Amino acid sequence: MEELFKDIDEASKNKILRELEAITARYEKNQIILSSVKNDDIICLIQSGHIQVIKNDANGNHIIIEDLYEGDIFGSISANISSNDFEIVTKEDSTVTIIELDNIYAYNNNVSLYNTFIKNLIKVLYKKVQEFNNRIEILTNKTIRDKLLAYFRIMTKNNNTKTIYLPFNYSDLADYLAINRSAMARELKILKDEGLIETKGKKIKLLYYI
Amino acid sequence: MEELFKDIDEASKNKILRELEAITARYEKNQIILSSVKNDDIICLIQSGHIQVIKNDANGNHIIIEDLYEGDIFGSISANISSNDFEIVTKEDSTVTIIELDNIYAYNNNVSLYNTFIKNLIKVLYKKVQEFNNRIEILTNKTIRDKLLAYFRIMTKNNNTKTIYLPFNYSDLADYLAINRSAMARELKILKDEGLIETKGKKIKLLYYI
DNA sequence: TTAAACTTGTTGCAATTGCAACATTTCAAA
DNA sequence: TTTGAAATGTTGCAATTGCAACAAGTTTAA
Repeated sequence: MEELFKDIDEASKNKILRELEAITARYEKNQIILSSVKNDDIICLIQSGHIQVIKNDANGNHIIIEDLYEGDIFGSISANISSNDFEIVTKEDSTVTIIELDNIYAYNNNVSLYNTFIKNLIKVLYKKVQEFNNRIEILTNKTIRDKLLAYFRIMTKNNNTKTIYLPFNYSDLADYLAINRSAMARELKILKDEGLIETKGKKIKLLYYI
Repeated sequence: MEELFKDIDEASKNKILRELEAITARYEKNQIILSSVKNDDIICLIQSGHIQVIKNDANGNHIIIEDLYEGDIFGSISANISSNDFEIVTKEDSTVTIIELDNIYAYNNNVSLYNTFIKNLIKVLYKKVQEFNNRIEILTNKTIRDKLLAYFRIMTKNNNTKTIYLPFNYSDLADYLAINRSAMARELKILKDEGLIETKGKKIKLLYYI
């Protein structure tokens, strides 16, 4: 689950975090934690909970930039764009560990433990790039239909199944795809009427060849 | 410029690339090089030239996913989405070095040279995540106007200037923002008429407070 | 249990955008 | 320098989407 400390036992993990001067904080549900996140280059690791990075724009749009769970990371990444209101919000009680990148760079202890950590970090960052790439692939579609189909495709790509369990509700899905909720509902109805999908709550079954 | 080998001299760079079994290839201008890129986890480093990652969809849309120059990296990242036509195209004669991530992970030579390389890699990946985040920030805007303004904001964020030199032509800019070219031209005209911007070729001057 | 809050479904209408077509300008190769 | 190709500008029209408003269903907390 927690890829950043894969193959590292609990004691060693704590040792590394101590040596990197990592700070761990707990936040209650529905708290805005942006203020805690400094503007330096940092990596925030979610030890537990559920967190969203949100963009609120001048038109009242509420966009989900990232939807994050245990083991996921986020950074100063999302917090440095001043003109829009970015928020990092806990959706559940959450624990976050903040590591400054400079401390990682400065670390010059060549133990194999550290090597494991650093390789894990590369894997995590690489995975993040891939996820963002998927996100871009979805968002670059021009129509709502194509955004939905791209989202379905990516959600089923890894697991070899034609059934998707939405990780959030339909309102949030619209925010995630950066489209209007009711326009999305309209398009989902069309997809159902055409026999391309079936839905039951947050379960979506694809009836077409993928 | 080339951050992946920052603080590493030419001889050491070649040594690392040899030990990682990296493959370097040259491509002429306007060549599609996707076929060369295997589906494994790889990092492709652009040693020289200009390369674009392109998505062509069923509706004939031509989207620029990434616009890359010397020192930039790309990966298997963009090549593993089967339903759409992804292309990696050289816009100029280019040299690309391909490194397999597994070879990086397997490397267990704890020399300081390798540590420098691995830390550079983390920086490069972190920067890539930030760039993709900017991209997502632009694409999640609903209107063409807001996409343009977000693009302008990000283009001026680092350099403290109100003048932007477009890195590509207006047709490509539309492809990059995933919007229709003529609709974009229409909106740019409105921005000009409102006195918010001035353009002269690929130079755009912002006349509003940023 | 009940009421309030939130989520989902639906629809008409207005605003935005995509698309196509064509004119004009700029660029690049012969 | 010439000429064809590519890029840019412009516009009407159709399609898509956003928005608002409201009904119906579901969840949450008192």
